[in-house]
Amino acid sequence: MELDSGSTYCRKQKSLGLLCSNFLNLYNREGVDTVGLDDAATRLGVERRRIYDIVNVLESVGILRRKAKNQYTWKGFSAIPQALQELKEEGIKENILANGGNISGKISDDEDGDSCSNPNSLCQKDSKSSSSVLPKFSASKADNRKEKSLTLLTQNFVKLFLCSKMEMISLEEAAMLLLKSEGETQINRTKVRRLYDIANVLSSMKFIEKTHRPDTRKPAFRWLGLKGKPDSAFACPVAPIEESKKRVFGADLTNSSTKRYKVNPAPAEKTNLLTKTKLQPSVKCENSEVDEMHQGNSEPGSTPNVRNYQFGPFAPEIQNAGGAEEHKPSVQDWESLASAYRPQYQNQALKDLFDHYVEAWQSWYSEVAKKNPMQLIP
DNA sequence: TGGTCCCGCCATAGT
DNA sequence: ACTATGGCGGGACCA
Repeated sequence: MELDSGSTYCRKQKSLGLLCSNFLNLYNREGVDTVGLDDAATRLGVERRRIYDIVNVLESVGILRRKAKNQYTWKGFSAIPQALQELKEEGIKENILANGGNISGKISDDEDGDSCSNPNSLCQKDSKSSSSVLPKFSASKADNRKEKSLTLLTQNFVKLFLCSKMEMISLEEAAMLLLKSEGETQINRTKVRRLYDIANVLSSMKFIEKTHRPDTRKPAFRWLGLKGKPDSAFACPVAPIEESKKRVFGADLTNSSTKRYKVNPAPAEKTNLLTKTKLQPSVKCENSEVDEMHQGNSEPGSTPNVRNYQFGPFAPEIQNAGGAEEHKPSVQDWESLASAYRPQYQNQALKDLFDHYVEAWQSWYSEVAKKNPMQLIP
C-alpha cells in the first residue's frame, strides 16, 4: 500500500486538460501521421484509459481519426474547420435544440434493451459518400452503447454551441438539452461528469472557456472556437483568461509518479501496470528529421526541446515548466505547414471559415510578436 | 460544502 | 479466450 505521506499529489497535474495539452504537444508536429495508443500512454506517462478519453474528444473535432486498432491518424488542426462545419450542418439538419429528447438517440438508459435504433438519432445519417472528417457510427443494434459515448456526447455538446445562439452554456443545461429525459437526475449526474471531462479538454484547446453567468454566479462555458474576434476570443497566452478561479494546470509531462492514494483495503493487484505495454514506435514520420521528444521534463533553466510545435488558435495551454521555450512558430513555418495541408474547399462558406481561422491566427500572432516574447510563457 | 472530475473496476466489442 | 474500448460512478480534491 502506498499511503504516500510525503509525496505531493496534485490533482491538477492529472487533469484531462493538461493531459490533452501534453498530448497535443507531443503529436502536433510536422511529420506526425500516426498516433499509437500505447505509445501515447507510455510517453505521457498515463494509463491507457485516459488516452481513450483524450482521443475520443479529439476525434470528435477532427484532429484525429481512428485508423485501426490502437492506431489513430493525426489529422491536425487544419482538419478542425471542416469538422466543425460538418457538425454544424448536422446539428442544423437534425435540429439539436428542438429535437429535445432525441439528441443522444433518446437513449433508453436501461442498459441493453433492444431499443429499435431510432431512425433520427443525432449522428451519421446519410452523410455517407462524403469525405467527412468526422467519425461516423453505423447505427445498428449494439450501437446503443455508442449513443452514450464520449465521442457522441462531445459532438453534440459542440453542436449546441454551433447551432444555437446561446453564447454561454452550463454543463447542467447541456446535460439537460442533450438528454431530455424526464428529469432523470441520476442519468444527468453521470452525463454532467462526462461533460466536465469533455469541457476540460475542449478548454485546454481553447474551444471553449469557462466563465460565470453575470447574473447567477453559476459557472458556464463560452464558445471560442473559430468565431470571435481574433484578438480576444482566441486563446492568447499573453492574456490569461484565468483569474476566474479557473483551473490552471501545472506542468508535468510524466505524471505517473504520484498517485492519489486509495484507501482500498483489498488492492487486488491490478494487471494494469502500464509498464506491461510494450512501447512500440508508432509515431511514424515520413520526415526522418523529427527529433525525439524526450519526456519533456524541462526543469527551470533548461530549454525544452519543443521547437517544432505549431499551434493554431487552438493552441493548448502552454506549460509553464519554469523553463522558457523561446521558439515561437514563425508565420512562415505555419503558413507553409498550413498550405501543405490546406484543404481545397469547394464550399465557399467552408473556405471562409478556414480563411477566418488563418486570419485570426495571423492577427493573434502578429500582435503577440510585437510584445516581449518572454511574456508568452508565464 | 458542494462543485469538480480523477481513477480504475468491469461490461462490451473486437479478434 | 484474450485484448481493446470505454461506460460509469465512488469518492478524493479543492475552492
